[in-house]
Amino acid sequence: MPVPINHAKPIRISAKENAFNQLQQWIIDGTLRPEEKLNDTELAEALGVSRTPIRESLQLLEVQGFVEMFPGKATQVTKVKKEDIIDLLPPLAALQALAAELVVPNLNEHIIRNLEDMNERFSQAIQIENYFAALKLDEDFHQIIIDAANNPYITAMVATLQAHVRRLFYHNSIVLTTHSIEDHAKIIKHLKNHDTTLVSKIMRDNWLNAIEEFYSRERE
Amino acid sequence: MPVPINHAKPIRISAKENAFNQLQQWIIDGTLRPEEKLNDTELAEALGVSRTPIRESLQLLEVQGFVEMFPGKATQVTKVKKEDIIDLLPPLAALQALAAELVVPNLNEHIIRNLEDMNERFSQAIQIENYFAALKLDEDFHQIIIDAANNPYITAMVATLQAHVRRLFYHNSIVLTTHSIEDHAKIIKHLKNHDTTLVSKIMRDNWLNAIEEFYSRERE
DNA sequence: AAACATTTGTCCGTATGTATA
DNA sequence: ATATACATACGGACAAATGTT
Repeated sequence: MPVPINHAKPIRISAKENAFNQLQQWIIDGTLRPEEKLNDTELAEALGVSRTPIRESLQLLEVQGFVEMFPGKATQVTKVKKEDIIDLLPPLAALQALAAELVVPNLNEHIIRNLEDMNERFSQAIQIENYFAALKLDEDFHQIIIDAANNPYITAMVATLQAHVRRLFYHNSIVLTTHSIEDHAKIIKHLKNHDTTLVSKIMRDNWLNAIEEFYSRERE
Repeated sequence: MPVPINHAKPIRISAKENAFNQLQQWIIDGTLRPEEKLNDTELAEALGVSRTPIRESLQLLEVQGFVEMFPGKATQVTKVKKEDIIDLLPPLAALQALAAELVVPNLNEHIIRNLEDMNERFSQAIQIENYFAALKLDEDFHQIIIDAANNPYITAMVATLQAHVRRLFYHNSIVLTTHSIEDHAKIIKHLKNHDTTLVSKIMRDNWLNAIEEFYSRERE
C-alpha cells in the first residue's frame, strides 16, 4: 500500500501553532480552569517546547480574550461568566445574519445540499441525544454559510466569537434542542427563495433566542 | 520644581507595545508600503529593541490582517486594495448599527451632549476643509457610541475594522462630505427619541453609503 | 547539485520588576 | 522595611529552512 502523501498540509507545523491550538482547546474544554495562573515554564515543559512559542501563543490567546496578561505580574485564564453570553450573542447574531444576506447572491445547488445534509446529521445527533456532536454539527452548519459569504473579516470575527460561545456552552452543559432543527430548516427555505430580509431576520432571532435558552437551562 | 508624577500611566510601557503601535501606524499611513518585505532585524535596529518584541508585534499585526507571515519564508505588509472596502464596510456597518441599538437603553444627557459637541467640531473641520481632522473626528463620534454600548467584543472588532478603513482612506485620499454631518444629526435625533429601529437603520445605511462614496471619488 | 548566504523559528540566559516572608 | 524568591520581558545565540549561485 502506497504511503498516503499529505497534500493538504505540506508545510511544517510550527511549535507555536501546535502550542496555540493545544492551549486554546484546553481553555475551552476546561482543562485549564478559569482564573488559573499560567506559568510559561510549566507549559513549556508540558508541551515539550521552549518558553518562546508558549509566550507567543499566550499573546494570541490574549487578543482572542481567552487569557489575560498582567505585564510583569502574571498571566491567567480569563473567567467564564454566564452573563458573557449577553455580550457575545448580539454581535455574533448580527454577523451571522449579515453572512446569510451576503450568501444569497452566491447561492448554488451545492451549498443548499450541504446545508440540508448537515441539518439532517444535526437532527440525528439530537435524536440519539449525542449533544456533544450536535453542538459541533450546529457550528458546522453555520460555518457553511460563513464560508459561502466569503468575507475574510466576518470569518475571523465569527471564529473568535464562536470559540467563546463554545467555551460557555461546555462550562454550562448547554444542549441544543429540536427547536434548532426547525430554525435551520427555515433558514434553508428562505435561502432557497432568495429572501434576503427574512433569512437575515430568522438567523438573527435564532441566535438571540439562545440567550433565553441559556438562562432557562439554569441549574435545576 | 517638583517632578510631575505620572499618575495616569504608572505602568511601564512595554517595548512590545511601543513597537506594535509604531508599526501599525507606519502601515496605516503608508510609511511601510503595501507588500513591503519586513525584516525583523532591520525593524529591531530601527526601533532600538531586540527581535523579540518585533516578532511579537508582527504576530499581533498578522491577526489584525496588516501583515502576512509566510512561515520560514518572509513577512510582508498586506496589500491595500480598493475593493477591500466591499468586505470591510458591511460588517462594520452591522456592528455600528448594533452598537447604536445597544446604546438606546443606556442613554443619558452626557452622551447626547458629547455627540452633539463632536458633530459640531466635525462640521467645523469640514468647513475649513481640514479633512484629515474630520476623518479623526468622525471616528471619535462613532467611538462615543461604541464606548457607550459597553460591549468588549464589539469594541475590539470595531477597532480592527476601523483601522483597516482608516488605512484605505489614507491610501486613497478619501474625504468626508457635508453629507456625513446630516447623518450624524439624524443619528442623534433618533437616539434622543429612543427609536432603536430607525437609529439602527440610519447607522447602517450611513456606513454602507460610504462604499459608493468611495467609488464615486475614483481618480479623476 | 551542493555549498553559501540569509532569514526565520526556537532556545535559554539575564535583568527588571513583583510578591511574599 | 529589607531581603528573598520568583515570574516575566527582553536580548542574543543557535539551528533549521529557504533560495541562490
